[in-house]
Amino acid sequence: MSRSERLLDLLQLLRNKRMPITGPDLARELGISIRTLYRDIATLQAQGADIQGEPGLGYVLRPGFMLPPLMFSADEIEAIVLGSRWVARRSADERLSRSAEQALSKILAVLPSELRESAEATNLLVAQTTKQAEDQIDAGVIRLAIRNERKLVIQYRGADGASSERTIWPFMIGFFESVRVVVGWCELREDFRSFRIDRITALTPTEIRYQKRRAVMLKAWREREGIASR
Amino acid sequence: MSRSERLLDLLQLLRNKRMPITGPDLARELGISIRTLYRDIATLQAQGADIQGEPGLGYVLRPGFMLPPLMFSADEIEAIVLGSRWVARRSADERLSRSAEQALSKILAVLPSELRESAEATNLLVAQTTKQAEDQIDAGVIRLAIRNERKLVIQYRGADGASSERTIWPFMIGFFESVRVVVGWCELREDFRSFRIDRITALTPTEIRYQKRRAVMLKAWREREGIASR
DNA sequence: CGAGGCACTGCCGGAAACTGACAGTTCCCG
DNA sequence: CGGGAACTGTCAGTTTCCGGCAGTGCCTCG
Repeated sequence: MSRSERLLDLLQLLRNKRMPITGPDLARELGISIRTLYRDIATLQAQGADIQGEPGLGYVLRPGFMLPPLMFSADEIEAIVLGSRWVARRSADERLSRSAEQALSKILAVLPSELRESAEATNLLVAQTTKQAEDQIDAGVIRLAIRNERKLVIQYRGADGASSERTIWPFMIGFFESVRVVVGWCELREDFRSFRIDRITALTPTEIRYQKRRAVMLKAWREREGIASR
Repeated sequence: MSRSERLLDLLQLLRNKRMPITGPDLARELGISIRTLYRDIATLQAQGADIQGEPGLGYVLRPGFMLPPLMFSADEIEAIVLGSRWVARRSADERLSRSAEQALSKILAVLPSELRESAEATNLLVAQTTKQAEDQIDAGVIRLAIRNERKLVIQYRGADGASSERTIWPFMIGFFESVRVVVGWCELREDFRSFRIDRITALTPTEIRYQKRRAVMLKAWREREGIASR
């Protein structure tokens, strides 16, 4: 096995563990000596991986992912840049918007000048979404709950103005027309429901993990709604 | 210089040349032997680079670009995926739409399963754009003209229904509300003009390069319109 | 048509890098 | 305070890399 492949394997190992994992353990799994492991970790850190080691504990990889070298055509790059621009500007989720900008600048930074110009020529004139309803809650909290498969308690104001409290199992955030909605299982109705994010007036994250896997719920929901998987 | 850096340098060299460049020349520029150059090219090809060599001529890199290993946070990945989904589904430009899908599948292919699920959880429910006016021309032609800084002759139907022929210097494609427009210098009006792509009834690309640099026109237009550079 | 240039491959010896083992230091935890 | 773990330096042994050489097939140009 070549060195570069081994480095990717090391990343994979670190990513799959939430708890810190010790150097000797990693070395054993990879079939290399401890000394070499330390060198490999140093190499990864030099390449930008955010690996932290603490004596007595082990190594942890801060959330993130390293994309291996990828080949894109000019059109593909332009599509990615255009999409990221749209997210950066259009998304009302402040965190997601900032992430899009960061991703964009990382990509632009490594683009040759010729392609960078080309990418900048496909710009966005998206209307500044003034008419878009302001969210009263932090959509990032919802995204976090989805990622960790946690239940969520929300205050929701229906179309008729009546307010209700619901516990939902969120598994997806989507855009419908220009309104963002969170889709989840509603414990009150015992059915799938969509909630417009701009109508959620309060939000309480919980530590309660919901029972089904997110992917399973997504699949069931898609089948019921008759939505193609892409 | 490490081997991986050298491989990137090699790509850079190939990208900047339009004409085929011979192996000995490349080897000299990189400061390596011919034998090693052949090995490096074989490595790049194995990694997916579309390099073609012909005896008597030299090497050419088919249009494309290799992104070096990049570190993205989970949020950044999600932003990119979301944006690409939007382009794939929303864009009326068939070529761009397909490129977005291809880029998406390339990215998803290398994502660890955990992140892939997470990325799929942020889906798009974009309305299927039924009301979006059908373009009568191939927007890809416009994009190509922009990339190559070529003049374009268009038949344009104004809001009043009157048709006119214009020669424009296109430098940007944008989205305004949900209508795509091409922005360029209009030779007829001697001023910047925006043209809704769904109102362009005919399109003739030319080989005539327009005089100003695209970036310069973009800058001038932005200043006049008072649009921030992002 | 022949000569020369070039892409491409296999082989080999020397150079460079990688690897593992050992020793030693610092820090955290029980 | 002892043990475990993160680190660093050093040094042989091994692997990989690199340049040179020889050879084949293709193309272009004179």
